[in-house]
Amino acid sequence: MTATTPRTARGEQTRRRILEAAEHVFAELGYTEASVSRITDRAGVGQGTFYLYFASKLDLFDELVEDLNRRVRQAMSEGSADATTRLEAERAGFAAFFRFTAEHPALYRVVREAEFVSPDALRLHYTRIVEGYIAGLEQARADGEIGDIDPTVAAWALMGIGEMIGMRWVLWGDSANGEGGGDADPTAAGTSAVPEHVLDEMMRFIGGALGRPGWSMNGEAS
Amino acid sequence: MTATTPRTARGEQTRRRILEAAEHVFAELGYTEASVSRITDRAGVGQGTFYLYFASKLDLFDELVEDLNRRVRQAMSEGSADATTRLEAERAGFAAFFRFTAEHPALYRVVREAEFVSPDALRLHYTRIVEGYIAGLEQARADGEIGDIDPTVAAWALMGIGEMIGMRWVLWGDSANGEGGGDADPTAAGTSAVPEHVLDEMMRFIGGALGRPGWSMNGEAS
Amino acid sequence: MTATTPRTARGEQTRRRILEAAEHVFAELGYTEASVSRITDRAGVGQGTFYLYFASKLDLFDELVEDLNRRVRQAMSEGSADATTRLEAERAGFAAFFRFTAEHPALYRVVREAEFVSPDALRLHYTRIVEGYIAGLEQARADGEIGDIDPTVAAWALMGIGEMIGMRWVLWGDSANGEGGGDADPTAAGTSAVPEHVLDEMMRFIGGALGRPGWSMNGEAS
Amino acid sequence: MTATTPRTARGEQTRRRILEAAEHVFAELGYTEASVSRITDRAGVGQGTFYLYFASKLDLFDELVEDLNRRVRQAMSEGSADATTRLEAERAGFAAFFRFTAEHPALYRVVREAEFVSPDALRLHYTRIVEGYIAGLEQARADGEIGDIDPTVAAWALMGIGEMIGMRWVLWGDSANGEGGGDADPTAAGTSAVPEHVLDEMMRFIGGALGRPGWSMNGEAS
DNA sequence: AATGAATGAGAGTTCATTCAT
DNA sequence: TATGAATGAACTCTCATTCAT
Repeated sequence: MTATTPRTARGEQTRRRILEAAEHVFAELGYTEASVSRITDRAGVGQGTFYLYFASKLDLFDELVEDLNRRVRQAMSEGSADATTRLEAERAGFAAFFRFTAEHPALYRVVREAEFVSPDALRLHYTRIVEGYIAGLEQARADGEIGDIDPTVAAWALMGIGEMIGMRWVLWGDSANGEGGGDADPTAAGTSAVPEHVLDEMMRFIGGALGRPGWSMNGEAS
Repeated sequence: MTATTPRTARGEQTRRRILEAAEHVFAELGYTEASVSRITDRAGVGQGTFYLYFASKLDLFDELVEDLNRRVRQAMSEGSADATTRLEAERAGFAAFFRFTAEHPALYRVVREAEFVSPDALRLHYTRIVEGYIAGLEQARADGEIGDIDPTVAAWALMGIGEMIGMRWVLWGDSANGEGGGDADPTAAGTSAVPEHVLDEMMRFIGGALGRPGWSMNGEAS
Repeated sequence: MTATTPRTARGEQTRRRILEAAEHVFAELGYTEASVSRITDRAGVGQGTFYLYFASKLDLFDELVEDLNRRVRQAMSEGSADATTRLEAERAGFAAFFRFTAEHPALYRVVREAEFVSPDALRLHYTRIVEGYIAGLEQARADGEIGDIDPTVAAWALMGIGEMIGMRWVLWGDSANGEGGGDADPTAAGTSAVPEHVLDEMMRFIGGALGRPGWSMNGEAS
Repeated sequence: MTATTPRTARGEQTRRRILEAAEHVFAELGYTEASVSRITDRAGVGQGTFYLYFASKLDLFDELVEDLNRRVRQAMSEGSADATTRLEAERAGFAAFFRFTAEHPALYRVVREAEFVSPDALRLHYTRIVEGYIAGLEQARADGEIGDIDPTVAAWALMGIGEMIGMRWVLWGDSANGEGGGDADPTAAGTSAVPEHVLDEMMRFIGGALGRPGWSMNGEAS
């Protein structure tokens, strides 16, 4: 009935254990199939303990989405911090996103199911990421780095590309077709978790879309 | 376990009634929250009747995804039948897709949840649509209509764009932000169910991505 | 609502088909697990047809027990018809009983479950067989063939021996232990469906019980 | 699926209450007709509580058979502990068995239905009892107390006799025919729960079968 | 702070039986 | 005579949540 914020270090630790267990269980089973008892089992705490820190299963869900959202955005901005061009930044950001996806499949799976569980959490999640894109695109446009596109539409399009390519090549893996050539450890820092040539092609696609003449297809100069 | 194919016209009609009710209930509540009894209530049949025609709730789900997939692909190919260029075809196809989404929100909502319900159905759904894109792109490339892009990566990117734009502007609607300017009846034939300028911008994005100089950004002539 | 007696030859045939199917399905699954639809499926008739000939599933059960009871008693009396002594008759009767059990496992399985389904049918079944034993024992006692035993108690004891030995060696088979030596075809006429030495030992047991000096154990004459 | 062993005294008590209620409900209705809700109603606990301690209705069944089997064997061996001859032991054992049957009719009814519910439990039940008989018979034969019979066959025969006599005179009671003469309280210690003369006749039968001349029929002295 | 015990609402599914054709 | 369609009651089982300790 009353989820409290932990008052002691021990309590804080217990709370974190539950949150971590939840990430794994949700990633494995999805929100619906994941039961509170499974989460507490994995966390190694009693079932009643759960309600000491979370008001409900849904509350936990919202917190988890919030948490993952914060972390994926941080990973993306850290990943693209050293980039000098917009396209470089985009590439680095996507690579970080794919790496995060590989490490935290819960992000995908939980978010995809979220529409029926917590629509607001879902919208907030996407919107926040898109806002980052928009800011970057507006800056790039002001700098004359990209063409005269609508940043909002482009941002949602980029979001969609990232989600679908991520689903196809990170979650499903190469086993889904005969492409082969997957990197050995998709979570290793500096790699992208999707085959290099897929990332290449994806960036050519995006480069053309964003209107950098140097990236357009037929070789004619701008 | 004892699902049979209807042997009489009456049976066939009942089966269709259930399928239609299911589409609505799934669209409203998602797979998990939708209960068999809710579906049969809406269909106006007894609960036991359900199991005359479907082996399980999951079986119904698979049939529904299959059905919607067939229909959305047909709508897309019919929508783009009269196009003379690849870009025209792409635009018409997306417009048809958005229209279908507006008319059948179940497609979206059910598919997004499918990952935990019936992963195979999910993959098959996306893969089939993507295959259509790939075929079109390969043809366009052979005809010199588009640049030298990887059709597979591009197809998945296009799929992602359509899904995300559709979610943002068709499912969420304009209420999601202050853009305004929504068409009166998003399902009316000939309209696209997303604001016209969003479709325009989206096609500029895609045109650039696919590498037609005439569509590239910086104002240089084709 | 109204089970009718068949009026045509075709109807009679349908009825028999259902009864035969029921015997097999009951033998395989028992009364509770056997469903009417499974029986009609096996019989190759529609589900509604069932109620043309049987008032209910329970009615069918009673008829089947009655039918099997009639047949097993006939098999036993036919089997022992040529016997010249009571013990010979007993042995031949048991052999026939075991053979019938091997051919019609439904007898056992259905009867064992009958206590909760149709107690009267169960009692009638056992009582009728026991009555046969009693009559034979009384005759034998009058003829001085056996000792001065209580025919009723002895008859129930014999019934129990037959049932348990049948269950152990006919239904469970030799696989239940390492005895081996099972006859090749337990249903072949003239064989007993239980290993010969088991029948031998069983008859030695019964012979002693019934008090025929020649059959008693320690070899001392009467 | 999540059945646990109680960790507190309160839990242990609840578990026992369910087990006891189950014995009564099973005895009254048999396995199939007995529903979990009827059992929990009788136990005075919620339906969900059942699954705290038993994985399924079948699991409970197996535990109950196991429990009854252990107790009936203990009753039999306690009952025959003071016997000085094999026949005395046999008689005391049967009397204990009948008494147990009168007190715990569930044993019979549940076991008879078990063939379709839990065949392994059924076999185990009979086999364990039979093993006790075999051990006793082998000892008696070694001691020269009984004739040269096959202990295995004899043991199963004895099992059958006990089961059938018990069914006829304990479960059905004297009402089944006009014999009369039933003991006042069939569960009173020291009585046998079947009419004395039935036990007498049954033991004469068995005595003859096992081959002690003193027990054979025709009146010759031992 | 922590937890095992307890619960009842609700889920999916089966099935004997009735009925219109 | 024959049948497929239809049904609703009843079943077993799950689970988020509350509570006493």
